[in-house]
Amino acid sequence: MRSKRPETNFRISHRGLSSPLLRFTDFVSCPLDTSLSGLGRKWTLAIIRDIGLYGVDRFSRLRKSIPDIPPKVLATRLKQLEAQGIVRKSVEKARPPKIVRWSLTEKGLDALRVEMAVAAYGSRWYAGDVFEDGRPRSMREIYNHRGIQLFTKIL
Amino acid sequence: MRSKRPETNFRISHRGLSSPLLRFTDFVSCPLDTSLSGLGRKWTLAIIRDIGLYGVDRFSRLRKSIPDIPPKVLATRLKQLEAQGIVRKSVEKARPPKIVRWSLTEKGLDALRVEMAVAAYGSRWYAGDVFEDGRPRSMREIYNHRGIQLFTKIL
DNA sequence: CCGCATCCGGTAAGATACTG
DNA sequence: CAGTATCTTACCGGATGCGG
Repeated sequence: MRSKRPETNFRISHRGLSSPLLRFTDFVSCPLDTSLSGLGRKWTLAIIRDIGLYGVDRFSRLRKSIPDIPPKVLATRLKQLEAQGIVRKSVEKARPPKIVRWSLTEKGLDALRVEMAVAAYGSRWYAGDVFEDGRPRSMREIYNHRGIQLFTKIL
Repeated sequence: MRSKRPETNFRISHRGLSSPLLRFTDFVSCPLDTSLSGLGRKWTLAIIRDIGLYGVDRFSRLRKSIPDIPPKVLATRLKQLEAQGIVRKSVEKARPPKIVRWSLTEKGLDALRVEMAVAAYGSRWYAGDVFEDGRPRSMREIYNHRGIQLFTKIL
């Protein structure tokens, strides 16, 4: 999308903040945009979540776990994610019905950290929809120790 | 999108991991999906980034900082983000050319944390496109102390 | 000029049926 | 079971217009 920064240049200009938020200002292209080109299309994060977090590894199971996705879109996304090295498939030739299993690569597992940040945002700002009691929750309340570990490895 | 979990139920089923990643299994709806309904549309994260991180506060400046966005889409997104309480606008009536300034609300600033996770992913896996020397970088290398603080408040 | 609104063509997504 | 094929629809992208 965008490779040049605006002239205003890496500063928070409101609420009194004025120190630069980013240490490296010499991005060739924005790392947000590059990520979004791989993860930003519709249904992509839901697919990675269901494979990686819930262990849904079959095409037909994914259709059930993501009820509104059209099979064409699911097939397209899986192909794109495979090409990106985010998911990998293993085919088991059982004559008529061939069994295909999908799993996450290391890069795909890493994308789960992004998803946890997105989900944490939802738990804070859409608690009314997310939780039965409607109370916002922090990540520490949602994820157990292993989840927190996975997440903090971002740093 | 999806409000029911699949029967496989919150377990990582590959690479030997078997402990549940999520502590709360009683989501009414998935916090990832709720977040994506607000942040998932095209250009949304770029707009929030340029307002919040770069201080771009005018319609025309946003058009320059996000060169490929059509003005219609920008206007639509700003309206949607305002309705969600993520951005807010202040109109300054300077007769003929009315000046509209956009800024982030608290909810919008919180969305920057999500973006930092997305950008960190990009810095790890698309370093060849992002950095001149092509070397992947961790968040600690990209963000300064204030950025890290902002980010770790997720926990 | 600035902040949009309108129109219009293209492409991606949705619905359904079907096949190896 | 794991996807294609086909068709329709919704959204995006690009150009242009227009009132302050």
